[in-house]
Amino acid sequence: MPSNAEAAELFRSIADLLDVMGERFKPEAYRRAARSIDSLTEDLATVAARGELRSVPGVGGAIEEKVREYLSTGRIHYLDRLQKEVPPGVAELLRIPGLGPKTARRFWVDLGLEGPTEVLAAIDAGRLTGVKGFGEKKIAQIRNAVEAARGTGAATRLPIETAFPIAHRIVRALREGADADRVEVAGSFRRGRETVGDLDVLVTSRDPSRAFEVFSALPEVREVRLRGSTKETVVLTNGLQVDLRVVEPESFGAALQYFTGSKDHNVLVRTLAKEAGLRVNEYGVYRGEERIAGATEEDVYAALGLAWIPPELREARGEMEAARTGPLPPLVDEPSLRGDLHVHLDSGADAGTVERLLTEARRRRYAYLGVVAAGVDAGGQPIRVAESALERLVTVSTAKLRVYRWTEVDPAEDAAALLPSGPDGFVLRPSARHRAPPVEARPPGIVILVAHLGVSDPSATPVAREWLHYAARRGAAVEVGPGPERLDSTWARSAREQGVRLVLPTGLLAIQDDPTRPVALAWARRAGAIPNDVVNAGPFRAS
DNA sequence: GCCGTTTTCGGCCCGACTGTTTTCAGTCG
Repeated sequence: MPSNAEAAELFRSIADLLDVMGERFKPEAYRRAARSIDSLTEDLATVAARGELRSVPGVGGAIEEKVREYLSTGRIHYLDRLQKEVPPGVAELLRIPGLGPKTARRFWVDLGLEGPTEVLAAIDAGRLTGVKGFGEKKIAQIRNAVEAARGTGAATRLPIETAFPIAHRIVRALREGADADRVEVAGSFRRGRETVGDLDVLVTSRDPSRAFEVFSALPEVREVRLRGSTKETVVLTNGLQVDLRVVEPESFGAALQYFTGSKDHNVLVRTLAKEAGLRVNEYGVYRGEERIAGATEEDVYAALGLAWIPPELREARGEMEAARTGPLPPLVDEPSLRGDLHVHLDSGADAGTVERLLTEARRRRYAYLGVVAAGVDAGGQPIRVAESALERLVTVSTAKLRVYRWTEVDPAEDAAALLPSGPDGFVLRPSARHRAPPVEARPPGIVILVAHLGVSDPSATPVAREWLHYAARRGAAVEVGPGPERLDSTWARSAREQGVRLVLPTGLLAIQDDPTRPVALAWARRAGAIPNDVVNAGPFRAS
């Protein structure tokens, strides 16, 4: 069965092969189309059926045709042809860090080396020694890279929730130890993408060498890969690459804008600047030699006639056009969260747990809590609830902090449980077993959240789509956030497009550096959600 | 191969770092 992910992968393969063939601009065109296809919220087949493939950014006539061919036959002839011309090992060379298309092509065309194994053999045989462009260091570097790539395979991206505590430890260390005034993690981390390939850390510091020292000395650092006067690259023990850049305060906004990306967004920014006779780089916005902006991101965007664009929206999906006409609608943010509607008090919860929960809820000025007080878990077993903790929580329910009781149900197993019997609402826990939601089971006037909707397994996708439709018809909300059982930003965007409201977990009982709340917020923001789109970002009343 | 509120043709972001170079090419982000 065709999938968007597979189509994108095929176009990336085409791009790699064209790279090796020495094409200049086509590879980037295919990659851009692949990125667009990856971020679609609909199936390509659906878009194709409406005849709207050309409206996907980066898809023109030639790629549209290839998409149609893929959808009807599962293959792309053009790719088959390229694969016959380029040996598979040559494309493999491209994926080795430090080896690019030029080197891969030289190995293949000039030296007849058709893959990593042959390259290693050639190095061992001394065949590269004395070849123009290959000095001693370069050869050693290639050998190391090829050998390292053998063990690990393709570079993997880390889930943002895994990178989150690491990023925060780095930021703290730099703030405290390096005399750094401003410290920000830019890149896809700042855009709140689901996964990050590396971390880009920007600092301003009166003492750059001190910043590099502190950075290199972090306990997680496995090796320092390169160090210049403004930039240092290290690799952590878990394989994550982290770049630290020291920038001048008057350029901080420009650098932050530049390194936050995305690539496609920045291309649009630079193109717009060019049209206005300006130049943008990581140091600022320039008219001729004169810097007219750079200290803050707001200045940079303003100099181009744009409203500031939240990082989560910088994906070249129409945000530039929106920012031209005025300020963007304020996205949901931390202060707009007014409560948590999906709290679990597991069997270990005690009076201390309740106190921590209440203290944190009051500190954040939350107005309500929805606590799961009964129900069944994914295995159909009754959920174990700490009764005394629950009682304690319900008794402190006041007008200022209202506590609601929820029943969590697996709707297929227990449709009868959906009849009203005291609780204030239901948390649905759809299991992968049902092909369709229980359309008629929802009693009127009862609040429903669709949570625990696992979509990490691609085979669950059709089920999840049905649940979104269900939510759209029934006015239910869906839970967005990190973890295998919540929806990511692409799903959140899909939900919004169908008029489905979101509910965000807030990590009330979380420990330091917990990613739950910030990541859930980032994903809702990537979906363009304003407070009105989020159930727990406003007043709430169970009916 | 894509794209257009200066373009349907002629562009396509731009600077740091590294290594191998007598002034630059390749890679990366």
